[in-house]
Amino acid sequence: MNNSTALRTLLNHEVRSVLGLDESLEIQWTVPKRKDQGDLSTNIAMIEAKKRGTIPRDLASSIIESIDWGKLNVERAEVAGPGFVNIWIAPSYYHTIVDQILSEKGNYGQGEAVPDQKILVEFVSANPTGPLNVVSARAAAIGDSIVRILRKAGFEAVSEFYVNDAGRQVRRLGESVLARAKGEEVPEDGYHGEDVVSLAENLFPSGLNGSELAEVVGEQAAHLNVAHQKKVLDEYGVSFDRWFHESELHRDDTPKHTLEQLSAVGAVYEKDGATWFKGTEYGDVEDRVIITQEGRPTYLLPDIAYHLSKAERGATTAIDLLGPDHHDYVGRMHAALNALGKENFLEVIIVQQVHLLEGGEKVKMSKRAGKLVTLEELVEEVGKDVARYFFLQRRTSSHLDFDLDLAKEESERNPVFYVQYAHTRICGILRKEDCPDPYSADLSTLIELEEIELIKHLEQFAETIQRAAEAREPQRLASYLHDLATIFHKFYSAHRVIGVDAGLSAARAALSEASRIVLAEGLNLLGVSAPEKM
RNA sequence: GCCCCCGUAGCUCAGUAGGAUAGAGCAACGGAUUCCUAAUCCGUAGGUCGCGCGUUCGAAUCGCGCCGGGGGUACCA
Repeated sequence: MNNSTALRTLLNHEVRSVLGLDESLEIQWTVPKRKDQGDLSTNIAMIEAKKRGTIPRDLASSIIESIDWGKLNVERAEVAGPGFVNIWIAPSYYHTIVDQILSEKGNYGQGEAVPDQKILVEFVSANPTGPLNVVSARAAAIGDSIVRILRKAGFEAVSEFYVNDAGRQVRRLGESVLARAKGEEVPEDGYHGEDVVSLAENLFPSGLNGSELAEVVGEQAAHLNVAHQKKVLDEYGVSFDRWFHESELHRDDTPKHTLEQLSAVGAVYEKDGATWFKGTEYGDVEDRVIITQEGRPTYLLPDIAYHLSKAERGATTAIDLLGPDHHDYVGRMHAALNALGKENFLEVIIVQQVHLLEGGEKVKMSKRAGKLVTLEELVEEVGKDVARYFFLQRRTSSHLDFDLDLAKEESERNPVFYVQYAHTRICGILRKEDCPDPYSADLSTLIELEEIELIKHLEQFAETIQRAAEAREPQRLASYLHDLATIFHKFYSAHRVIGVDAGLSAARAALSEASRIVLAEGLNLLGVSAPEKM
């Protein structure tokens, strides 16, 4: 248990005994926005007063009068506003936070292991028919960061990329490649990108012999595409625990078993020569075809099979990050899982669109014409750190304007550098010859406003991780780190670490080192580097 | 038509387990560096949190109804 949690446990114990509450009732302690509202505040008196029909401020007063605050490290407690209980905590408590960070280092903020659960996060899962686009880039940054944050929060989490290597699009890819190899027009419903030209060149360096089959060529091309996607993602700092191929399902006839399971619960019927899933009985807006008139399964059936396989492989929760063009998919997959008794198994996060801006104008992209900005190009243009940070600053569900000009600018205008610079700055201090050893400092001299403010923010790290993990929202961590950088920069401007009294100097070096540890770990959770020099 | 997302400062957006006087970056203006990297800091200015009603001691946050913008609505994946 960390010191922050320990303090709250003690506070809660006292408050519960005063109010006669049992242990199951949550008591909220929040850090007020304003300094004159104390270091921590609780609204428990307002909530309990309502239940009891008493006056909130009176109840708050009785809480304050009944607790021996001194033994809790609380210097002052008062009633405020409509009935808040605000408390001021002694600096000595904050010093223990710095101690804790220095002893735990990168492990600081690690949540306790959550038992009996495993979260499988599936993201990107782009078709093997071409390069990764900017929405995939966004999904990759977010998905990878969610996995890292979940693990930090104590959850067991694994990442997975689903490769649709068995659908008709692979054949279409093969046809497109063959057309390019022959120097013919690519079919209307084929793939028109430049990448298909190089696929043709790679697969047929000395031309065609006329016996090539579109299916086979498609498989070969898809294989090359997947290998390339993997390489690009790797350079982007995103690796998957597993690349799950749709063909694996077909090899084991899994979709057939899934159909039998659906039949067994009475969720399918025949109509117009096709087999339908009764989505409407399980929450979807319409029924869906799962076997076509030609007897071919639609994508839905293997997808259901794939989601069942996630559960069979031990996942207790599946999180899917889907692109904006797939959101009508959500209802049918939930319905299918409901039908099979897997309610609440799947969580879907829609990764919204990305608009690239250059010179204030939207960069025109067209999939049909093969004019796409790829993940690879984006990383070449702006670098991995900038790309990932830009994606992680914003809510996943918001449309994102990605300002390429700002992203390319290596200046103070670029927010990524602001956070990285705080880390670099600390490294600069700690690297100095006359910098004292941060690990043997007496911290009791840390009493300045900017010092305590900094520690208070460091204290919030674990809670930020928990919230970001539970909400699946990495942007909360990005915001936190930006604030931490600001607070550190303020501390730096107000006080000197080196060149003051030796004891104080060591204490400030310790505080700087603690800040560095949290910045480095936080950036790591975003997949952004924490440079020692810039 | 139906479904999903968004609407907060001039621009891009945070803020959503309901909390007290709504924040940041950029853009504008004015300051700070004999000293640990000024990729920084301080200050000024900038708001009917799309609109209305409701729930609540308390709403940017929850509910309902509108308005505006974007996306999706295949026996493709």
